[in-house]
Amino acid sequence: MSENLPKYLRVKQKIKDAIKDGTIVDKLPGERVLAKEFNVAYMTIRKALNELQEEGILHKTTTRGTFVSHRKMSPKTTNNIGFFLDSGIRQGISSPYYSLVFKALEKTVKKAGFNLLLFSDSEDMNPLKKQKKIDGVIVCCFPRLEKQIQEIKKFLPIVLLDNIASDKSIPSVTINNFNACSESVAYLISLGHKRIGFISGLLDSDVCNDRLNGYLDALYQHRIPEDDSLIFKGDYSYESGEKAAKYFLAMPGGAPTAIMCANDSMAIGAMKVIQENKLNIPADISVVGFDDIEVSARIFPALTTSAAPIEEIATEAVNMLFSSIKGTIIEYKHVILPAKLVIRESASRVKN
Amino acid sequence: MSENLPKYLRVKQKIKDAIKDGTIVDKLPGERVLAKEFNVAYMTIRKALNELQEEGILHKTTTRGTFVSHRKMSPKTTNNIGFFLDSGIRQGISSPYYSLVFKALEKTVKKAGFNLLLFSDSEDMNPLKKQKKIDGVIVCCFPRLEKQIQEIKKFLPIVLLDNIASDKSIPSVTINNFNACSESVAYLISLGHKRIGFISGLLDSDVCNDRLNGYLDALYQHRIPEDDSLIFKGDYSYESGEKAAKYFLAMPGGAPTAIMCANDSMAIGAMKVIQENKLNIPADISVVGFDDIEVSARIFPALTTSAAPIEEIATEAVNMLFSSIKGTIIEYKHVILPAKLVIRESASRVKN
DNA sequence: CACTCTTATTGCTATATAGCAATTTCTGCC
DNA sequence: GGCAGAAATTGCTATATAGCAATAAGAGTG
Repeated sequence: MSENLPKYLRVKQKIKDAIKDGTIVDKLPGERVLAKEFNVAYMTIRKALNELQEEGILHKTTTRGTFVSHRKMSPKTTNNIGFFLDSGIRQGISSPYYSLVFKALEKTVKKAGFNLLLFSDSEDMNPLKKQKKIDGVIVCCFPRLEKQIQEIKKFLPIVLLDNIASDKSIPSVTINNFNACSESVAYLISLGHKRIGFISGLLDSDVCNDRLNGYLDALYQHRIPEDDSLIFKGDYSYESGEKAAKYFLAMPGGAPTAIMCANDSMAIGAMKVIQENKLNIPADISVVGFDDIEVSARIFPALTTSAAPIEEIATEAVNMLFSSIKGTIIEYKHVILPAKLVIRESASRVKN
Repeated sequence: MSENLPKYLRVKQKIKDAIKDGTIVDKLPGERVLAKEFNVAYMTIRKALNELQEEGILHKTTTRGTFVSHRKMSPKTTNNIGFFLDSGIRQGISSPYYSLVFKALEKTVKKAGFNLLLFSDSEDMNPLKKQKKIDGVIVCCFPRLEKQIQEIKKFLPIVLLDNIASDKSIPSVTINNFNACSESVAYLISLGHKRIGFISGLLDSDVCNDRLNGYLDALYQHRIPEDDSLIFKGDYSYESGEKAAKYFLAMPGGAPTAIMCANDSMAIGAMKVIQENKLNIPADISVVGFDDIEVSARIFPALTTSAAPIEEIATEAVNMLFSSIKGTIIEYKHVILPAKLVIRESASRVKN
């Protein structure tokens, strides 16, 4: 339980808590006394107190002591919220999915009188460090930035989107990728499909692995043997969807009768290749996507896909972030929302 | 000489000076080395360095070292730029076109050490008024907000995108919609098309009217009589593209052999309907779009469309805004960039 | 030449301690 | 009670030192 947090930060939190629950009201004991009380070195307690002073929670006067700053609204809030999007994410903020997320976040945040700031054009999270212009940040990134998240978390309220950090103390909002994918594949199976291809994303995140595992789970549930040659490793791009389709169409044993795609972009790419080969969707091959991006309903044939409840995701994430900003402890809170299968025209009963 | 200043402050000043006169350029020696050099304790030099870091003069990275932060920003700036997107614009920031613009703007702005703030979720520009959090704003809106722009302009640097205000003193960056559309239609004519339908956007902005006029101009240039029944008033949405296609396909005189669309979304909507009617694109009907949104190259068949030079637009707009922020007068400057016709698969020679 | 293992460097945390200057509090005297 | 002087308290500066985690650089190794 003794977290890996530096001591002074833990002390700092304890003092914050003590102020909140009224244990400390006005004047704090002297630094030397506090050090004894918390059983840390003098310089350690000083570091904690100094940071609290920086934050405007305490104020100190030499020879008089340290006091709680009783100001209602801390004038420190910038009323800005940051949105950090991993630069490794395809197309960045112009990605059809994340632009929807961004839009929903802005809407939610605006309701509370806040503005939304975008951080998507950097390799790391350094721009967030020492950032005095935001009160908190919603982060969408790959596990590779996890260490940086830990750091940011120390001084900036943070909520994760889509991926869950292995440090489970950071609050997060995700969708149930496993269930959604499993459901989609089960749907295909219910249409009589047995040879079902899967186009995965980059397998470097929970999101991707969950979707793959959902696919595998559905096969397992219906006693369809797993076949590695039916799994194509994509990278979420249209191109990889095209590549995957070419691969499937060229399979010696014949193409699968259905293809499950880990996102809509790859589904669209795959559909293009299938159609270019004069095959009919869904009559010859069924295609199912994931994300329900705007265009999916508009192409021919309209794509059957899983829709994430983006508005809900945004609402949850923003609420959690605001709680965190207000100081309410919401560590360890993880919201998992269900995605919903939207049945359109791109999947149908298998030809016999 | 031994001033009464604390040692760490004197050290701090010395470091500042060293940076100013070029003795220190980029990387500083390690903290332990510096301590020796200045003949103070390790913790003392650390205190000096930390304060300099707080002030944004230095930045430190564990295992890499301490570095001078090279940027000379006037301290008055917030280093934030706003992007106002008229809430009347379809899909807002998740619109495939504007999300590309936004992405390009962020990239450009980041290079200058600025952040980008989104204002898209409001009916008017009130959120911009009294806004102390941005140094300038790039605005994308319909003429209906022109009066508000005048007001904002009084206290905030502003650059218009896409639309030109009738008050020509406000700097703007646009593309040559007239030429681009004229060129596209000329291209269709060169493929032998004579009955060319046009799906317009909402005719309440210059952008739209220019595109329509470009279409008409090409017809005129090639002595093809104008036919009002071939002009369908859309609203930039997929749905209106679908409606338009249904309208064209049901025309008593037969459908046009080609359709020019004022944007890609309507083109995609139209294509869907055409394909649902078992017609072939481009063999039966050619379709040309406008914008070159991401998905246009990925659908089947890949859409022939006009691409706006989005990176250039962003660069121009941001540069102009920065000039304006710095006080350089750039009123009356209007940059008009050419769009480029991207020929793909959705248009071909007319059937005879 | 590529790869692995080791070593060195770096900033960060933490502890212990000492003296300073300013102020408050206590003490004793009248 | 009033007041001067001593003592205690307070936060601040400064030093010295030790170990940590992460990374970069170097040294071997195949």
